Amino acid sequence: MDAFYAAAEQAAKPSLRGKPVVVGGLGPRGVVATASYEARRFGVHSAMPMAQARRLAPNAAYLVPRFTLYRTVSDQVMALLGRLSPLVEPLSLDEAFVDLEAGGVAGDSASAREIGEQLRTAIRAVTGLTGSVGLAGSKMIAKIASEEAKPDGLVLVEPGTERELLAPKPVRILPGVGPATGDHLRRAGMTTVRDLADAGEAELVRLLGKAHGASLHRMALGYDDRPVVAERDAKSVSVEDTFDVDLHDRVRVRSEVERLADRCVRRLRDAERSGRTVVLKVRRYDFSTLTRSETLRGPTDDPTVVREAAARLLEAVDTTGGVRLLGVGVTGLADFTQEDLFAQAADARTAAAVAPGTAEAAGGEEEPAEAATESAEETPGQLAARRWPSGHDVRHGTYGHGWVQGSGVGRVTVRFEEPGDAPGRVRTFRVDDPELRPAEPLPLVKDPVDYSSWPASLPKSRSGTGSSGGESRP
DNA sequence: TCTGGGGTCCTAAATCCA
DNA sequence: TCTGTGGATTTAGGACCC
Repeated sequence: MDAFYAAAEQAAKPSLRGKPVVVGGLGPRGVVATASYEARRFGVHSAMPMAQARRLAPNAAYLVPRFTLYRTVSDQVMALLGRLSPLVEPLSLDEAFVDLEAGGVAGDSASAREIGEQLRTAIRAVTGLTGSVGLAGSKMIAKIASEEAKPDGLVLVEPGTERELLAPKPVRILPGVGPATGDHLRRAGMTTVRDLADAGEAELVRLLGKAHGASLHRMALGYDDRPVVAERDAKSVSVEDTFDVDLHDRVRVRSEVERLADRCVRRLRDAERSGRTVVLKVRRYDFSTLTRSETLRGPTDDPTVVREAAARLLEAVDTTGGVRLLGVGVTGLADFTQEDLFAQAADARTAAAVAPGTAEAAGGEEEPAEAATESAEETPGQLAARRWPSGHDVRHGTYGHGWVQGSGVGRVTVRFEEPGDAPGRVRTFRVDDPELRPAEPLPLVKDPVDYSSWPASLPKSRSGTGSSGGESRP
């Protein structure tokens, strides 16, 4: 999908169409998750600190991510992909590989291109958003093709032409080459994929190590036989919070670790898993990050056990100078939860004691982790922002459906418009206006086309073609 | 006013055990 | 009992991805 989060927000909020939109964390330490193409023209891009984005594009609309909306759209797209093949490998909410050969849906370049265009049409009809398609004989090339295709395009790479396509490109386009490896290679005088291919496997192994070097050399030659794998099981579950202001108080640090442990276990249980290794993550004031882990005798999903393990790990960490981020995770996941009667009994006791304080959990991930600050009190403005988060949907008894444009000093400003409308009007209310209620996001397309019999009759397939539609960082 | 959150995979050192 | 060797496992960190 093209600029997925931002595009979804633009579709949901007609007044933002054609305008720069930036989605990401709005706190003092937020970063950009997605910038619309209009915002990218100002130099805003993913992973950029929000403060920098605001300097570059002060007039853009800044919104927090709404994952339930994006997941709904994502499910629609994945369902369409599922009609093409049983082998669909989602990479994220907005990107997936599809093995068209396994689906028997494309036999040659012409039929692959045809099905790709049909898919793009279907995505647009069902979701109202544009997606891009890359067609090739391997995942690596399909992904590169999809990047070249966007926004709103399709690129097919004919088998046999992979090497010449790759040769002149910068090493950074290869999967697994990030900033560190890119630097490493540049210092060795290699900047293009051709340089890597020419260097030979032995040289790359010497530079980067066995696994990385060998696989990179194969990639540079255009070889990639990684299969499309559907339904990969998660291997770890973790939660983390960056604090608006560094934490200095040890007691506060301990209580935050407990909260995180509870949140982590909640996620673990929702996934019906248990885990054996508890990991504590601490990012200090100077951004230095360390992890400490402890492996238990057996897997657990007991909040008390995880909380206590995390607390023990914390004892061994020096936090003088301040803590910027805390995280708690569990790895070594097992499918079943072992029935430990003592643990269960202890859990029942603590659950009763903990429950009243955890009411906020009802908001789920839709609510951005409440921005934790050192001060316990909230200003009226912060209260308003919590009750009426910027960008969220609302319904007013008289004016209908809209979204929060801003709030503060006892007021909330709402723009009344729905997906598919022309841009709507803005009105301001008191934050306690009885006619104003939070609302669920509306579907981005009012009456979606029925794709339940798509694709129609299809040619029998012989050669395989991987496909990927998605957005990635520049 | 620098730098989120959720993951995956790889490496290397320490430790334990047969 | 002492010593050595070779694995598997644990732990910590780093790179990378979206």
